[in-house]
Amino acid sequence: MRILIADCSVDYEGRLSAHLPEATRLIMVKADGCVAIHADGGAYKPLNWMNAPNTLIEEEGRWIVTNPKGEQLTITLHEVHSETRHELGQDPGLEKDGVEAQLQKLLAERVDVLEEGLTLVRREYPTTIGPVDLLCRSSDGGAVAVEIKRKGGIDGVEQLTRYLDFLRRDTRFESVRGMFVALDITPQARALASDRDIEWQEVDYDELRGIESDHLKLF
Amino acid sequence: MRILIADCSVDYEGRLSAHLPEATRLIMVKADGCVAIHADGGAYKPLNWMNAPNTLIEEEGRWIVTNPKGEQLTITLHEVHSETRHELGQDPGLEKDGVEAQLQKLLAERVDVLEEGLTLVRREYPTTIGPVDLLCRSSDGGAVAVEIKRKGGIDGVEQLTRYLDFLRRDTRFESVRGMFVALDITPQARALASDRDIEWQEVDYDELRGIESDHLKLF
DNA sequence: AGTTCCATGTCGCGG
DNA sequence: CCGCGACGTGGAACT
Repeated sequence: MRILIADCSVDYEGRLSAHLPEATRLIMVKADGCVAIHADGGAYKPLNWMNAPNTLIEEEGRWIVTNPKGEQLTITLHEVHSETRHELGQDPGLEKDGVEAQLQKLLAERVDVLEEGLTLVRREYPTTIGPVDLLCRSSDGGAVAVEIKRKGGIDGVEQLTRYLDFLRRDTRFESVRGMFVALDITPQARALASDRDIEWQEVDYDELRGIESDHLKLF
Repeated sequence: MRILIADCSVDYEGRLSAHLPEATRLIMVKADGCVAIHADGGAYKPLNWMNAPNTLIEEEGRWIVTNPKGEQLTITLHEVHSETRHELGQDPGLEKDGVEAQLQKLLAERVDVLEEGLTLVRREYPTTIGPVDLLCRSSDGGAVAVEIKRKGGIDGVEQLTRYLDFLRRDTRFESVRGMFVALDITPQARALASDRDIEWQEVDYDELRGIESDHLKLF
């Protein structure tokens, strides 16, 4: 990601025509090429923007952003106050609706629901390519990486496979099993998981919540 | 404006529950107090945000943003890579020409697109209950009142009907036809218009823009 | 303040 | 790729 603080004026020609007079603003260029121009207020919506995909041509004191639909954003840079670049990497993404996060939380508290004798090592165990939802230890001492999804599709199995690749290179672990857990798992995902010796398991959300509240009542 | 680049995890509790696992992200705090958390891709919309007004409490390694509606955003800062502040000042704001206004303008310049031989009398022709978008004259000399909408619904037909009532009481007009024009017209609006002998017509915005630019090229 | 409608809406899902 | 609906829609105009 690239961040500029600059005095600039902006023109947009596309679905409508718009113009921004000269002022100091923040210009954000993301890794996917999208551009956003922010003022120091007014919620999260930028004053002007161009979504990916688009091409950015940098001339002296002028940026021209064009997209395949023929929309064009022209940024005239009068003075650049600062310019920085940062490597952010891929984002694991938002867990929405609370369902996935809630599910992860519930299961983290009761991993033995998934397998007798299973204990939690860490939630969101970090790897170089992102955090594993749950890292556990089975009763025989082996590690178990658990990937949790609301809807279990092929992509989830692929994700868990990548984590397993990395975890298995870590010499601290004797062995690492993979477990794919979701409210619903598609037949394709089941087949792929089985083929890769990844266990899969469907869980019932209401039942889990019930187990949790029973658990709370007991103690 | 304050810009942080940091490894963080985020929890939002409010209109829904959402969670962001740990990753490197940009955190933007604007002068009005609104907060936005951006990944390095995915258009201009942040992963998570809190609009002004809200209060920001900074603890060690944890920010808690609360708004009067009781929504809460918790940012756990695992590692801050960079933090900068910039004075941007007040923004003069965006000058734009919106779609509906643009549509009216385009059609005003080329009313013959709607009907052969049609000529413009006036844009925003005033009546006691409000201005008619376009008042035109057809090749046979009769008046034509045009109502333009982006999305043509029943309410638009009702509006045009009221204008026609008033225009038809005006003795200066022999006769007044009504024409309802929109990018899309709902089936209900079409039926109502037809029932009241109001012509309706869907127009294509891009095509109109095309006609306009062709027109400009010719002269 | 509540309501309705527009938006360079954005975004995700299904066909 | 495209149509359709939901959105923490946001925002403005109007009642």
